[in-house]
Amino acid sequence: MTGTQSNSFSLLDKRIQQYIWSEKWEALRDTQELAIPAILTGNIDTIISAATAAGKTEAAFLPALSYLLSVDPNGLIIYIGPLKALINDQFLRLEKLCALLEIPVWPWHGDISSSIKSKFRKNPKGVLLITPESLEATLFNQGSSLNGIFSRLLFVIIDELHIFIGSERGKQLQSLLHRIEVIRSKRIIRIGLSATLGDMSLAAEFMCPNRTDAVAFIESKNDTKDLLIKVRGFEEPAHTICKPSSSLTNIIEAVDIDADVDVTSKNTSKQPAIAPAQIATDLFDVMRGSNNLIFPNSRADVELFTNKLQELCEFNKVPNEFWPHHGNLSKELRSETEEALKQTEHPATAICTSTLELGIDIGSVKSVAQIYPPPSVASLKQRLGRSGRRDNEPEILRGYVVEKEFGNDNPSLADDLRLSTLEFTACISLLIEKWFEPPVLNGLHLSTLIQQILSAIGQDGGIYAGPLYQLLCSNGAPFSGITKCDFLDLLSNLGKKELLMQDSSGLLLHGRVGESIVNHFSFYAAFSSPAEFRIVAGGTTLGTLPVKMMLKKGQRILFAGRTWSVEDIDDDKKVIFVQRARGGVPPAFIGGRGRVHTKVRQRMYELLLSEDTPSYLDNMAIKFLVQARSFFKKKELEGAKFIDQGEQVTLLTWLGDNANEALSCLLGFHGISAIASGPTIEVQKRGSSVDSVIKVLHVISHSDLPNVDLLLADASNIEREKWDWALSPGMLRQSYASLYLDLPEAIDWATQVA
DNA sequence: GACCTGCTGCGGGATG
Repeated sequence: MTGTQSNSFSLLDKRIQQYIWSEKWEALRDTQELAIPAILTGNIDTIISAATAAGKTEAAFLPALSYLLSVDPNGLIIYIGPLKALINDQFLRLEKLCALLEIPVWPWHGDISSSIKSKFRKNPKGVLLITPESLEATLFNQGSSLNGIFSRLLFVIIDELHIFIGSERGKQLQSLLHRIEVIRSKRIIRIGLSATLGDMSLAAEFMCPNRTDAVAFIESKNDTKDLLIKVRGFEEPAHTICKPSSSLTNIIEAVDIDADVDVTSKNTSKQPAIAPAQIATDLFDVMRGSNNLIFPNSRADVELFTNKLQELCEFNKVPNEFWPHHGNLSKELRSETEEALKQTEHPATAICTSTLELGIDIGSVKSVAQIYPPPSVASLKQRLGRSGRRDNEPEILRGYVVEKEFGNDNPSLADDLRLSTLEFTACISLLIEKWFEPPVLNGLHLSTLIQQILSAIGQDGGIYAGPLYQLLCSNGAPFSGITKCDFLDLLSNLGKKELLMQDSSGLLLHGRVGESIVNHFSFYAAFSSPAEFRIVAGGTTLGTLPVKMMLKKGQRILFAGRTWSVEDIDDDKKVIFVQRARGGVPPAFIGGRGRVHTKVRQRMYELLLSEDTPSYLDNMAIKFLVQARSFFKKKELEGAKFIDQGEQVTLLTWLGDNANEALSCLLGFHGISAIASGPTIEVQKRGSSVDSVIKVLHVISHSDLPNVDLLLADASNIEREKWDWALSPGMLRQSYASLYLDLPEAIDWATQVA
């Protein structure tokens, strides 16, 4: 490469240019060309978006390091990554270049020894690679020396920006960045790296609230890949237990366990589902011989399919090629699977949850299987991005849907309308159009506000209410929607819960409960994890299991793809002792589905109206689609808003879960008992008629919006985030509503109908 | 309500 071919190249520090020559790069990537001049100005926030990891990190670091060398060789760049594994990867990538430039690189997360951390604190310069949680710990514990640590901070680089948008952890990150700027009394330039973002302005709003107009957007133009799709349908006989709608039944039946037989077959009228076995057989045939990822949607199903696929290998006397990967498996078992994927001598396929959806390097993957509809279009896109990573290789998606055979028993509307097939097809058609769910930016995340209050008190050794409000809730601060009145209400509630106390001058300090919370390292994470049992076999920990159901000695469970029998349970130490056994049921993970977006539901409806048959459906899947359409036609459901079913009325809204839940709340507020159910709302008539429901919808569409306190007055079980338990009932309702209720969409529907 | 992510600094004692 020469300077004449690339203007951007010549702008870089000479030593970095030499490094690029010595690495024999043929050319800078398009994102790098564009990012270099923007970042080198040293005063523009930048978002770099490209599909794969190809060169995004370099697009940020080459100019950032050049800038550092020219402006302040003792300056500091902070890189924030969501995963420890990612920080380790980036450390290896940066080490060589930075050694050449004589710039130190500091990896910093929970597994890094404290001697490295204290060395950095003594000489805070170079590149710091850190997690949000470790950054939180630094702010909390190093209050008096923070000015020194951040005094020469030049850039903050945020990797996998899209992972943070719209979550508790993202709110925490915004707050940390804001607190650092307050310490420095100056703007810190932010650089975000991300997979393709649907709406760049939302990402900018997240990364730089209140100063979005100055953000430079850099999007790769080389992101298009060929996409091959096949969706296979499987029909579950009427007399068997059908996934996924009956997963809860499975779990409840799995509780009674003294018998030796597989408990799911104890019920004489129901046989275990046969579709999973058929799907496993198909996967065994098409996946063997190459590297692939298989995504069922739950940890229980990861165990189920791993078990079936490993049995098939055994039965056919071939070496095992199938490995499980999910968040409850121990680090050792997970890295075993990761190693199997990375090595190139033997083919390997992982059956996994979203653990392998994130950006850890697992080598190249030929195809991705999705069993049952994906949780969202965004997650389907992310999963698919793991295949075809080499140039000229297509992305390959193999989908599997299961529908119940029409039998004698009363089928539900969901069965008749073949909702699984419709939802999966809708997701694929939106994926092809490059649409995916936008992140929700308006969540209040008041749970995280509590954490940040406790952390700010720790940082300063106590703080008065006024400056605290100024820090966290004023204009441009991360919780700027909170009024002074709400804030005081929150503080007084935190006092009642003994999270806070005030000294005689009014200074806010940690209360008795607050003290014990902040003194445990679990304080630093903004999100919570459920209590879990360790599973131990012969002295080796296999992993952890969130046990919410009763467990008994002698029970069989599936874990890490194998069957175990429970030998002993230590409730105090939270340990389950097991040994190998044969036959078993999936572990009792409780689960439903994620939340479906309105756009997906409307595409499902459009699919019912259309007569096109997508070419990627196999004959069985086409049969499901034809059945759904003929039922839709026979029942004259086009344009229908209500189905009168005797005791209840079904409202056919075809809206997303947030809108349906909001409409249910509104109906409840007006005295009508309603519950959101998939694309519909079930209304109990209780003697009234469809007309009276329409009247209420009319009232809803013509009234002012009732406040959230009244709407959620009867709602229980709405605590979702880590410190939600410490919110007053009113603030808890506000926080919940901001995340899970779409009132405008609900009212819009009521207006159309009434 | 799918799934996932993450987590201190110190002081004492042993060792080189």
